[in-house]
Amino acid sequence: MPELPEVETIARGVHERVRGDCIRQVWLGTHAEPFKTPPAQLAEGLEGRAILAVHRTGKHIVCELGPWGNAGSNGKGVVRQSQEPSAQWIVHLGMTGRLLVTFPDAPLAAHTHARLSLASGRELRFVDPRRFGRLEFRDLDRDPAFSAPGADPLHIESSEFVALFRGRKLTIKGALLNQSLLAGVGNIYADESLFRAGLRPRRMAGRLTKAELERLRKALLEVLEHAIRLGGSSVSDYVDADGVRGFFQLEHCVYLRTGQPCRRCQTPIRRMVVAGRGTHYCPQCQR
DNA sequence: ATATGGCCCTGGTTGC
DNA sequence: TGCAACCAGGGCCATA
Repeated sequence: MPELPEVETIARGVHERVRGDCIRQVWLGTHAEPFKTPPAQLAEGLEGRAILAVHRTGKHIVCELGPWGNAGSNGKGVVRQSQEPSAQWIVHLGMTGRLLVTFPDAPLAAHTHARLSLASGRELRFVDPRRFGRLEFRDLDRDPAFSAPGADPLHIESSEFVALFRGRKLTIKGALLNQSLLAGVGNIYADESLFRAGLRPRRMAGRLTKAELERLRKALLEVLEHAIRLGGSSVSDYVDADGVRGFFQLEHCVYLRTGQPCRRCQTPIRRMVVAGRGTHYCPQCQR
């Protein structure tokens, strides 16, 4: 499932490949997933826009789009990059979503819901078998720019991190997964950061000491940065914008390692359900 | 206000 | 061996 490191990897890849390109034509399948934006409005909004930049916010990919109508184009669809965005295309990959940069004659994957043909001759494709992904269009003349409700775990400061969990009557695992507290942490990195911090997933968030929370913040930061360096975790069918798998799944200490020996103490990894999610931990290392 | 559980989906796994 | 039932899981929404 794409979480912060996977979404960051995809956003960077898409940014490098399509920045300055222009959206010529939009095709949406019968299952085009509207995330507040109906398909017709989505297609109309995207067509003719320049792609100024692509970046990540939480688990969302945000495409900053230039003014409608090729303004600033040099005729090859290449656009000046200093323009202020006039619109945004927001992509959430859900569980199984992919955002791919391909050539038009590349084989069409099953469950391709959107194809954006670009002025450069390439295509941006949104593929999502399970259809938990969402696409949204925002016209910045009318709509507010997209922002995540939660803090970014890569940049949050120590005191701010500690304050997030104060008085919370839910498990630390549940708190980590709550996107309105921290934006971008999903099941893999919740489990992996709790292992690295030595904390049981069922501990109550509001009862953790300052020192424990500081350990957790550092563990989370380290695990996310490490995963980004390795191109994310490919556990189900995650691939980057070029269709290439990540390598961080090889570094997992607990996630999907039920019954296997802990890398630190050899105790078999256990699985339980916390906050409605499969949760993996070492009964020896995590207290 | 805050926390919990059901729901949406399909593909992979499990069980007979 | 083949098929069907089961289940994962992010975010949204209704409910407590």
